[in-house]
Amino acid sequence: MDTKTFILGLLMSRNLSGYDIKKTFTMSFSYFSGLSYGSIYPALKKMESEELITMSIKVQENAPNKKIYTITDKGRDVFVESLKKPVKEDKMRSGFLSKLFFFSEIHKEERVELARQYQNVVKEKEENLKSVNETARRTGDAFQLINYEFGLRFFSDLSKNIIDTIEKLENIEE
Amino acid sequence: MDTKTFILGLLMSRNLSGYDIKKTFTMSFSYFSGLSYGSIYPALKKMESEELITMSIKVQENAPNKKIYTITDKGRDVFVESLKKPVKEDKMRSGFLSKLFFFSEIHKEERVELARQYQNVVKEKEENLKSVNETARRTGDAFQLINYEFGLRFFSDLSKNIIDTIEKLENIEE
DNA sequence: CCGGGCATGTAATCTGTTACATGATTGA
DNA sequence: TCAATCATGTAACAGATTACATGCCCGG
Repeated sequence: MDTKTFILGLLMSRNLSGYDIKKTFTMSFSYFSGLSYGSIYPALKKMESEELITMSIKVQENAPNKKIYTITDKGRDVFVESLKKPVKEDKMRSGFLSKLFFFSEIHKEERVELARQYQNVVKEKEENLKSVNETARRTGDAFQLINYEFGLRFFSDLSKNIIDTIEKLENIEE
Repeated sequence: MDTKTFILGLLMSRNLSGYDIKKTFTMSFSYFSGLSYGSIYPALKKMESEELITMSIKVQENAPNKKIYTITDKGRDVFVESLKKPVKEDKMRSGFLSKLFFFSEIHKEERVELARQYQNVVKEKEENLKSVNETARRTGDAFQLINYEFGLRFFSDLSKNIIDTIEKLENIEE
């Protein structure tokens, strides 16, 4: 799903600023997507010019003013239509698997060390998902819950896969 | 792992042309990485100018001549050093999970349909891995075998996760 | 007083894909 | 004859990241 569609999706249920959108990305779906300000703000501007969203300024006293974006009827139509379109292939690039492929070039300790490090990276992501979404779980709808459970299981499976991989790496002598 | 490092890795054990490299990418690790000619050829040129690889022309009679690239000692050093560096986070963007998050916006049949379609996409990738690597399995070393087994299990786990997700989607009424 | 969070935004850069151009050979 | 495979390459474009710029408020 592209940036614009994703943002429209978020605006379907709530009015948000660019800053809010970034926070949502970081908190709720950093495990299957992600965006930076450098792509969010320009996207919002473009979508406004395309009349998919409208902007209004929320004056704040103890913080800078916010630009709150609201989805238009046209925007809703565009979003629902793109949601119905066939899913695109998952794009994944695994740094660890790329390295593993060439593990014959380094020593055993280094191989095991890299695998353990990967294990920790995954564990951190998993724990991040667990902690952050415990709240989002209560606020999200049925599908967001399914999404969350998909993520939990995904990481659980991945962790087991890594554990077995580490074991195999430990059983291969130099 | 970036393009240049990946290509260097391939050249560690064999001398290859840009065309060969593309084929290797398509056949052996399309499931965790991938590259197109538009990035391979420029990378080779740049690496040659950086003295990481050298080029020689292989004259062929029944096919166009090939530019065969060979890794230099400097290239080997650079590759091994980057292999030892910490693994980077997996970058994954799941089109399906992005959609699932917003499934409240579409009808039940459409939701199930999209999930089934995702299931097929994954199944195709899995079968591609199974068929293609049955040969690469015999030719690859111990680590490439581990890599392969990691991939098989990854897809097997993912498929089960999808099956359960579909079941959940079927049990949610409009 | 300083660091961090709030809040918006741009410019440079990077990385990669797609589409195109070229042209020979081979098999159906 | 027509499509596919071999083989190299470029230009245009797309999509995103990073670093920077700005500036106020709040808590320690």
